[in-house]
Amino acid sequence: MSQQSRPRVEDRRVTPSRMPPPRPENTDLSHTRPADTKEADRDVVLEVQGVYIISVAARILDMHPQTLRKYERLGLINPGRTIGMLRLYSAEDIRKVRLIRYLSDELGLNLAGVQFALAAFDNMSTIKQRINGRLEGIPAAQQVVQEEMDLLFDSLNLPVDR
Amino acid sequence: MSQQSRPRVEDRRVTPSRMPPPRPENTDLSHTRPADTKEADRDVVLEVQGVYIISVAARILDMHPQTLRKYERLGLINPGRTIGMLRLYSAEDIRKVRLIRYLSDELGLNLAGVQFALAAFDNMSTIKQRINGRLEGIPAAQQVVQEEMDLLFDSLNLPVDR
DNA sequence: CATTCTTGACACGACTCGTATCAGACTGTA
DNA sequence: TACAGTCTGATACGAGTCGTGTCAAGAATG
Repeated sequence: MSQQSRPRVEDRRVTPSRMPPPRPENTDLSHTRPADTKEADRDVVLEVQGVYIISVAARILDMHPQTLRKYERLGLINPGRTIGMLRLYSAEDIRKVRLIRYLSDELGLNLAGVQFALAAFDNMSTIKQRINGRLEGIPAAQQVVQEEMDLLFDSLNLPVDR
Repeated sequence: MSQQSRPRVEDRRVTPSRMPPPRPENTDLSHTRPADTKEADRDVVLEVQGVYIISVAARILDMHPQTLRKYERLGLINPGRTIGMLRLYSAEDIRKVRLIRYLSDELGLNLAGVQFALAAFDNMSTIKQRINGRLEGIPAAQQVVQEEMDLLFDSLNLPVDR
């Protein structure tokens, strides 16, 4: 029989730089504010705690700079930039790269899978917060949701970090 | 590592007993293959809706039987078995394979990513039900969770099916 | 000014994935 | 009982993916 040549994916070359699959991405529940920036004090924009250019970030992570650039090209991370366009990796960015590396190295996901997983995490976090907000007046219910959603996160076997 | 001397077994005609395939009886089936043959004769027992042997399932899905076997080996699917160890694919199995194919072909996940995604779906479904159960007495909260969890599922861009 | 960054392109080795093929075992019918 | 037909696991292979490395030419940094 042999129904060979099923149109394996590769005809979806839509973007010049070969993105994985065209991530639907219409689903962005996030305007999730990580709220990590300890605003106030500190001498301003440039010296915020831990911000590294790519060479330093690569050294910290023990990864190749090209790998970090590729991650960015694929939309997995989105480091800030100097006025002169140099990438600036925050502690949050570093953490995210570590998560990516875990998903890739330990769980064996390809980058499309990483993309999917990251989106799923974000959406889960968002939903959890939304539920919590909407259950403001029902602490008992909040408690339940809190517990169960934590369980859900645990079930994903993520490194303790993010 | 690929093209080494292939063992070219050309003359093992009469090698006797081979290890019989491992374990049976996982699934209690009192019926046999439904769609394989013309089936015009006997009014087939069982109200079991569609159960197909691998060749039929492969034809339905337009996929190679080996691909289905590989999916099973990786734990992505778990079709039932006849007493004689033949795989039996239910409608549910078929649906799951379609989901796998979507994740693979459309989203570009590799099989590790598919595994991860499937587990995540399962866990999300489970948690949703658990929450719902624990909020039995608080319909308002149930409603909230229902809505938000549906939103979460939607955000994953799955085909309408599963 | 010398460094170090930027982008883009291309190449490599190792790995993944769907599929092809094999020998042997099983099933149902003639 | 003999015989197709299809099953089984094992193995192989082409094509694709991924991280990494290197190159060039130019811009930003200090």
